[in-house]
Amino acid sequence: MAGTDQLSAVFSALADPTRRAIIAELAERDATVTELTAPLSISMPAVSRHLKVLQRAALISRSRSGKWRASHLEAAPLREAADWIERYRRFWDSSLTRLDAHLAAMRTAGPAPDRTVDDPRGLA
Amino acid sequence: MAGTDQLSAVFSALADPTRRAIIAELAERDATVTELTAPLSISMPAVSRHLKVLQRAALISRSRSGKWRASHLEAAPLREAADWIERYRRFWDSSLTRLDAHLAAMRTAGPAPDRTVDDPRGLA
DNA sequence: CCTTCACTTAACCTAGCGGTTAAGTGAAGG
DNA sequence: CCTTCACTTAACCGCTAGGTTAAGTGAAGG
Repeated sequence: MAGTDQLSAVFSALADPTRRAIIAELAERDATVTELTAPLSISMPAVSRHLKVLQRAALISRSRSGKWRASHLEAAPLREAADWIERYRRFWDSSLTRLDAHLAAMRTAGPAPDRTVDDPRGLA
Repeated sequence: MAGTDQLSAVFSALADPTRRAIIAELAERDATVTELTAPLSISMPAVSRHLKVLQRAALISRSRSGKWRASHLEAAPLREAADWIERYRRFWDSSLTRLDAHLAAMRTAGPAPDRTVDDPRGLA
């Protein structure tokens, strides 16, 4: 899963299209494993393990009612993921491109550091 | 990487904290492999491969200038990732919770489907 | 009860990740 | 030239992911 931190777990969970499909489904309504398996063309054990991954990332909760186990979307962790990505919005949002260019210019401004062949970016 | 689609590649790339750190660094300024390696306490080959992953996800571009290879953040793919997550904002954004509850009620409304022990969620 | 249903767990597979060290490449420079 | 610098590629490692089939679990029900 790469890191063991929350954010890594969430991004890792989202990296699988099957799990994204499960999330999309659970956004509509809670569902049992059988219901989730039906449209997925993989075995129920496979789905069961995807659910475990989503649960470890705290993206779903599960409840038992008789022989059925329903999965319920818990989207709170998505907020952290969204927040992380949002920090870079200025890099793709065209309405902020001008500002970004300005800020980049600000960063590059100042004493105009010496740039040599050995130090092409003036970091020395 | 789970899927080979663009979105999976991006989320997969973001799932590693080292790669997120690299992105954070490149958001400040373009950087060479050596510069990126310095604060990371892993070997340069390891960083080199992280960069390849980021490049496959189209999150960075690379240019050559003499013996230096600079990496440059290309955040466009982050937009897709952000857009995907945004679809679920109503599940965590409290200002939308009331609306969400309303929509859920709408979905559940109607002929009030029969619910039996065999069909606890009235899907039959 | 014994079976069926709805799962979960186990065992196994192949493929890929992330790290290492060591060897290869290609431009710069004394 | 030959070396050094800044990487990249190769070979190898242990670990995890995602799939399978088969066996286990536990509540419902004739």
